[in-house]
Formats: sequence, C-alpha cells, structure tokens
Amino acid sequence: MSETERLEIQCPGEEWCPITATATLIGKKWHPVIIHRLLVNGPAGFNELQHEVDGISSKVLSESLDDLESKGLLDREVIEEKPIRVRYSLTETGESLEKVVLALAEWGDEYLEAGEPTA
Amino acid sequence: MSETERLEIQCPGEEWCPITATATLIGKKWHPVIIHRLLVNGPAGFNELQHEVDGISSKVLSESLDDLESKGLLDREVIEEKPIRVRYSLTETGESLEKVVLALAEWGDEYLEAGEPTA
DNA sequence: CGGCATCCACATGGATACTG
DNA sequence: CAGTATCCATGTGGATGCCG
Repeated sequence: MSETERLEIQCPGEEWCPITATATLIGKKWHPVIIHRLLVNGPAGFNELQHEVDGISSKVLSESLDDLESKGLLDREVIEEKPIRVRYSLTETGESLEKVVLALAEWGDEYLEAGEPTA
Repeated sequence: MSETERLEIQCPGEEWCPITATATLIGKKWHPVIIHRLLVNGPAGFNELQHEVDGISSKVLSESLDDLESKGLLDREVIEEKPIRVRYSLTETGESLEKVVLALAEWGDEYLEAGEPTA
C-alpha cells in the first residue's frame, strides 16, 4: 500500500526517464506558471487566470488548461449561474508539484534577472 | 556583496516572472536531462552524452549544448589530441540547477510511470 | 463570462548524409 | 571523435473574431 496514483507517460527515447517524463508533462510554456498561480492563490476562474498569467492569450490558456486537465493535474468545475462560471483547481497530483514549481521559482529568483528587450 | 551572478533573460509577458524565466532557460526538451547527466556523471564528451541521453540526435544534442553554453550553464573545453576530444562540464550556475533538476527527477519517480506507446 | 474557430508565422526537432 | 548540412513534418502559440 501507500501506492501513489501514477500517471502513465511516454518518453522520447527507449528507456524510461523520470526527468524527460516530468518535463514532457509540465514542460509546456505556460504550465508551470499556471500551476504556480493555482498553488499560491487557490482555485480560479478563466479570466482570473488570464489576468494573473501575464501575456497569455485566451486560446493558449484554454489549450493549456485542457492539457493539464486531461493529464489529471487539475479539475474543472462548471458552476451553472448567469453568467456561467468555471473554477479550476489543482488535483492532489497537481498539488504534489509544489516542490518542482517552487524549485523553479527559487532558482529564477536567485540566478536570473530581467533583461532588456534587445534594447 | 554576496552578489550572485545573474543571467539576464526576457519573459514572455510584461512583468518579470522567475518561473517562466527559468522555464525559458532550461525548458527545452533535452536540457534538463543533459544537465542531470552532467550533474550525476560529471564532465563528458559529445558521444558519451549522446549515448547517455537516450533518443537524442547529434544535431539536436549539438544545438542544445550550444544553447546551454551561450547561456552560461556549461563550459566547452576542446582538447587538441588525435582524435580531437571535447569536454562538457557544468559552470557554477549550471551546477546550481541541481535542486531544480532533482525536483523534476524525484517527482517523476514518484508520480509517473512508463506508458505503452499507444498500445 | 468562458471559451472555440480560423489563420498563420515561427520554433522544434527527427532522419539522413557528409566532413575536418 | 565531434560535429555540420539539408530537408522536412510537426508543434507551439500569437492575432483576431465569433458564440452560448
């Protein structure tokens, strides 16, 4: 017991590699930020997320959310009101990514800084 | 003082975001694995890396190494022998990614498993 | 509010072959 | 050994507009 629920995923090569597997799962451009926002601020609606994730388009946000949901990292709850509302929240597996995402954030804070846009 | 050397990098959006910044830096398909191999096994030559990174082509490995070098995450040392040898090793900044890469590896080990290829 | 449809430009990377 | 050259399929995501 203490069996963790595991997601199945393929690796690019022949051998199983947990790093490329994880990178394949959450390595899309906006996935880590989306997960981070949900970790830090809790469940959110679509527009809320779009404003919190700076620079993302609705199309890409939509695709990212679909992808994350299909992989079991987040839940999508539709609230039938007028106007309609949707709440995105992390699943347990999604929340388990906290260490990974915080590692990204901490490293970025320590070793990176904003560069001028080709200035 | 205790100033850490920081790399400059741009974010997709307007605001600076350490997560997307880090993801932009090491978020390429093979970067985390390459860094991991160098962390675990130490400096390596080109072919050595190509055999250790399962599934990568020489073209893509070459491009990845160029990219990582240009970003200051690894060093490239040419050893003039016959036949010529090259040693790739992590810079200090590259080594500082240990936590990030290990977080990816650990999470993958715990929450993922190999899936059959569309079986 | 919470999307989806369309169009399109550019990046990524696999296969293969060749070179100093 | 350590790459480069070429070609090409696919992926990724930005812009814009429309819909329930």
